[in-house]
Amino acid sequence: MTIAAVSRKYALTPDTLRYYERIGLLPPVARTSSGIRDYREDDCSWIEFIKCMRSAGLPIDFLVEYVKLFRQGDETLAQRIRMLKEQRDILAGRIADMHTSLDRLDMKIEHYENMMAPIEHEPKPME
Amino acid sequence: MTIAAVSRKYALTPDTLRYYERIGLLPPVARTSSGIRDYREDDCSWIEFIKCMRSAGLPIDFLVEYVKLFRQGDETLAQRIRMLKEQRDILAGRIADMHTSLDRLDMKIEHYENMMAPIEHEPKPME
DNA sequence: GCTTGACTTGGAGTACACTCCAACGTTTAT
DNA sequence: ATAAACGTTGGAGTGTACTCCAAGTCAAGC
Repeated sequence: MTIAAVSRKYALTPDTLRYYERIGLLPPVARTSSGIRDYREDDCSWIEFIKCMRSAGLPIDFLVEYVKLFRQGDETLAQRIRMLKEQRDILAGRIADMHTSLDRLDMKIEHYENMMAPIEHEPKPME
Repeated sequence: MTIAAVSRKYALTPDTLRYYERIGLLPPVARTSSGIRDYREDDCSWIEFIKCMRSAGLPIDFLVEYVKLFRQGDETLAQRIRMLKEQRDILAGRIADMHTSLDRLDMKIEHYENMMAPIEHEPKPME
């Protein structure tokens, strides 16, 4: 799979894909004999995982470290679990905070709509 | 209330408070005769609201526009409601996405813990 | 065999959101 | 009344995460 194809598939620019690989956010991708990246299944799985985690706001440092440990093999498993759990809790906390903000936004909207009501009051049909 | 007091109260640096005011994320704050900011109740409400919305990831542009419209008075109410609803939906979507990521993280953790289990298996007392 | 278009690299540039600083004025405690 | 602490401004600097670019390589179609 060429970089262009992967780019389309995951809506990440080729520049971003190369950038991610450069900083170690993705493991090095296999190359053709002439040096062109040839993305495999595994690479795609990583990209999807990384994209998902990045969109959730997990820090790049963490993910770089995670990728590094993963590539070191099974003896890093316990450490990776600890790291994942830590990030899981942080993420859960952020979701909770965002929910608080959402509720507040909803309250504000409701409040404003009540203010509007007397003006744009269109009597609804009884049924 | 001085800028230092507000800074402590909301855990925003004085620099950030001045920056927010400069870009219009906060309405201009009243000053003493010698030009020193004197934050009032209203200012604090704004700061708290803005802090909450920023922490939820609402864009600064949006909030600047919102503050601007608010200061223009009631004739902008309908527009503000539309804007709030739009942001509400975007936020709800982001929360949903983050929940997907959270679930995925949980699955990964569970999967890894199952891999660990045979190794660190400590037989639990029957009760 | 030559153009066209996709790929490569290293490095520079950009956008966002602060964050820091110098140079100066004001307030407060001794 | 003077030092220390806090406030002001405009502007420069920082960190993050890309994003763009020049200069060059490579493969495919005509």
